[in-house]
Amino acid sequence: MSSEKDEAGTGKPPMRDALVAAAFHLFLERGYEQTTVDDIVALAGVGRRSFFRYFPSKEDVVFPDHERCLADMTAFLADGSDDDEPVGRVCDAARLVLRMYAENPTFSVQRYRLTKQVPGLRAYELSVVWRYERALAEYLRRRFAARRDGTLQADVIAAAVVAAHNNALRCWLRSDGRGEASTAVDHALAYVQSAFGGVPVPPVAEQPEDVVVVVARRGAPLWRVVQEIEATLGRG
Amino acid sequence: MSSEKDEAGTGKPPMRDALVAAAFHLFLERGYEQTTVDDIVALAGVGRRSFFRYFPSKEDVVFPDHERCLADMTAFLADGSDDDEPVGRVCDAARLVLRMYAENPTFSVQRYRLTKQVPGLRAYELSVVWRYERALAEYLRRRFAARRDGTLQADVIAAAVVAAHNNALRCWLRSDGRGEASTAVDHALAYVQSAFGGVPVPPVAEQPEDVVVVVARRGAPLWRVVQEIEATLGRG
DNA sequence: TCACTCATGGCACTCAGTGCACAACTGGCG
DNA sequence: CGCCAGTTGTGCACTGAGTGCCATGAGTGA
Repeated sequence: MSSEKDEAGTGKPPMRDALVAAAFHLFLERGYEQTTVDDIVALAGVGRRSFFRYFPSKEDVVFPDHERCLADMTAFLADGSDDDEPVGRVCDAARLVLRMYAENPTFSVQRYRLTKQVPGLRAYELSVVWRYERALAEYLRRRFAARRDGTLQADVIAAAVVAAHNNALRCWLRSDGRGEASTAVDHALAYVQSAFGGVPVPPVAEQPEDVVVVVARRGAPLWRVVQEIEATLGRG
Repeated sequence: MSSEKDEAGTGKPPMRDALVAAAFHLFLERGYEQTTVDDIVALAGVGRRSFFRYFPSKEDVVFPDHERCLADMTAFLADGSDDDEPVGRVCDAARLVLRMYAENPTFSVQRYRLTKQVPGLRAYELSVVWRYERALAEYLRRRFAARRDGTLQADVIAAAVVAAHNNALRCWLRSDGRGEASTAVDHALAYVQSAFGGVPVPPVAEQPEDVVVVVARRGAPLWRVVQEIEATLGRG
């Protein structure tokens, strides 16, 4: 409730909410593509031109709060100190997105059903998710600046975190928002942290020593182990 | 002239190529958004209606070969046997995409510059990449069906593979297609495999007997280290 | 020659999105 | 009170993507 107040210069016009409500009413009733912007503004009782004053496109009305959430995430990542563990930090950042979804379960579920069956909305959602992923990756790139392959690791870990988050989120959305979303996300993110949070190459690469330790799993293809050793030994 | 026979519904009329050529000529000359479909068909000397017969949207003309590549990838994944290692298989599948880019370096670089500065094209590219990622994830889901958290691992690994591939690909594209693209991609994919390499459950502590630890002195000859690992892994 | 198919193209239409100008309301300021 | 900004909502005309429908013309087989 109190979270819907205005902030940072963005006033809270009731018109915006009215447009979102009218849009979703029609989208759920007759489908997204069968609803024109004229239909929405007619139901909301406002002029057509006003719609595009609040939403740059018809798709934006489906994701009215992602812009704010993205700003929250970037602020959260900018606030962190250099002491906290990078992978854990981006996992916490991902939890911010989950919280936004969990704040309005019914709305989130409705939107999920909508985006699932409208290709155009799925494409739009991808661009939204991509911006989250870029925010995480940029943060990790800064933190990994000293590492060899820092940007690669940053991109991969950011993608893995987003994928894990989305996997758990969609699982929760598919269950109509029942149950606790955070536990599934915690589990998913723990998997990512177990894969990247541990001790692969970075510690060795950061402080070269006389001894190289390689941990390999039984069954892992030999050539891949060799590749890793080659990279660790400095590649020549 | 040559064997331009239709295969699986994907015909190759010269008109399609003419439209792509005309489109890119104009896109590079005056920009994507400053070029209308009418401009393209006028330059190609064909009717406007024919454009949309070959390309469902204006954006599709920028990615004329991804549909075929996606089909190749799904076929490649469907062909594999149950013996090959799943993560290695999806890495090889990703290399198919790289090969498509590397086949036409100049075209790929031009398209990269275009998509980098046109938001609409970036969004479209995301939807393309998403379909590749889904193909990989679906394959891994099948292979991981028996695992606990199989779908989670499948989604995360697919995302990591795609991110690693794209990181290396973009690095190559930024260098104007100079150098060998495959080495950068191999290196990036090796990183992903080192994090996820064929292991059922990530936590190492649960199955310590499956882990092999090798300690080597820096400067030790590589072949000697490999010999040691080979022996320890039991003829990998 | 006829019938049939198929690729092409012309035409009109819907609808998203934009630029521009105008009206209504607001809050000073003389 | 009249005058003057600034903001917000609206109406209108326009561009351009994408679609449905139908005409045309070339090729093919009988």
